Amino acid sequence: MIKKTTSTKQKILRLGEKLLKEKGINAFSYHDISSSLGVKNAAIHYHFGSKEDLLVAIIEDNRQRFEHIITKTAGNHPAGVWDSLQEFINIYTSGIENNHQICLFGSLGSDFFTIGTRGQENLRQLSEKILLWLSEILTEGKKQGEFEYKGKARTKAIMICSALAGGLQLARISGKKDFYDLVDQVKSDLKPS
Amino acid sequence: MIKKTTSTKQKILRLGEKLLKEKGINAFSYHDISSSLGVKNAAIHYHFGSKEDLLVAIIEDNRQRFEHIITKTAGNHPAGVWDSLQEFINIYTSGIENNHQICLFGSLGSDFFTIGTRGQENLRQLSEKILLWLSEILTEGKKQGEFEYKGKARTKAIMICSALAGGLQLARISGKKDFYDLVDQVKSDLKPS
DNA sequence: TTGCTTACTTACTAGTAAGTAAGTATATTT
DNA sequence: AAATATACTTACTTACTAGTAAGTAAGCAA
Repeated sequence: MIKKTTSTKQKILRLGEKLLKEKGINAFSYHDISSSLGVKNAAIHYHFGSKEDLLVAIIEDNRQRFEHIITKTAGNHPAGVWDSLQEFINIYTSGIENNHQICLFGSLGSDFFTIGTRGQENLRQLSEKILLWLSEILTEGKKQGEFEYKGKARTKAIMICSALAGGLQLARISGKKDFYDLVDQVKSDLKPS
Repeated sequence: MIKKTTSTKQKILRLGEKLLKEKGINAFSYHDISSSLGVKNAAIHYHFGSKEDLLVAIIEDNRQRFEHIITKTAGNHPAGVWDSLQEFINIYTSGIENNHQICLFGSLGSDFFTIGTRGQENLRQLSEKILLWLSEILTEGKKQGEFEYKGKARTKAIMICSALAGGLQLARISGKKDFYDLVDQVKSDLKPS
């Protein structure tokens, strides 16, 4: 136990991410963060020079957590492609259970042309990383006879990512149940017949 | 030829929709519209009392265009389930080719908790209408042996809608090609083996 | 103990947001 | 010809936006 208190910087980062995934980058303000944390606007600027700096830090934070999942599943990955897929899906289901939060791609995909080039570039890199990882799992799963699907692994990966991202958004409109049905369908579509 | 000039109201509506699908409801302002059309902010308020009024009108306009597609395909629908599906997909592909516009559900799903209750309710009604129509086509296509899929028609409809909505957003990040691959995959997944 | 760094606050700026009240030119109705 | 309605503009308000400059208290380092 090195640290028991969360630093203000960490709190800003966490709250920023929460607001990003709940309301979108253009619908929350520095004031929303500062008033909620009991600090002043300038404190945010001290840690994150601009809103884009905060955004880039949030994306980077997500990237690190994704990297952690990769590492965690990397060892047993040839033996547990279903587990790896489930770990990935859990990112989305934990979002919906946490105040209907959508994923980074859903949130920033919508606002893509309103964020700066650094945010866009970081997001692009993260998307490639995720798509590559998912493709590898799909390829591996097919080889093992655990997964069955038509077409290229990358295309199937895009399909799954898009369905999950879009599903979270649709679920806000039409209800959570639709999202859970979608997840079941995604998995069932992968099962060998 | 009854009308040859587009009214200011129509122009506001069209531009509002364009901005909504390009930047999101919270990233465009009345000034963006008024300056582009060469009118004043108050002219927008004259036609649409509030931003939510404008949003509701945009949703309503989309609903009418969807209704038109339904009517158009209704006649030959038992005979052309693939055509009906393609008409639906065309809504999305025309969006991506028109300045990377995303769909209404993608845009407003992200910003759902920042729009008023009237916008939310109208969107909900439209989503149910679309999901129902798509479910019917999927059921009909399966009966005819034109489509093959696992699970319930509604779940498959949710899957397709989510994949297309999310796909448009992902395509902004990772490129158009990914979206066209996705569309091919959606269609290929429906083909009987 | 002097000096430097960290983590802020106070007080402010310039710009932008949606929205409104009152006025006006033009067209339509009575 | 007078009254009314339509489609705006002018001029403004209130509230909020990200961002900054300057100051400060506490802790650590030489």
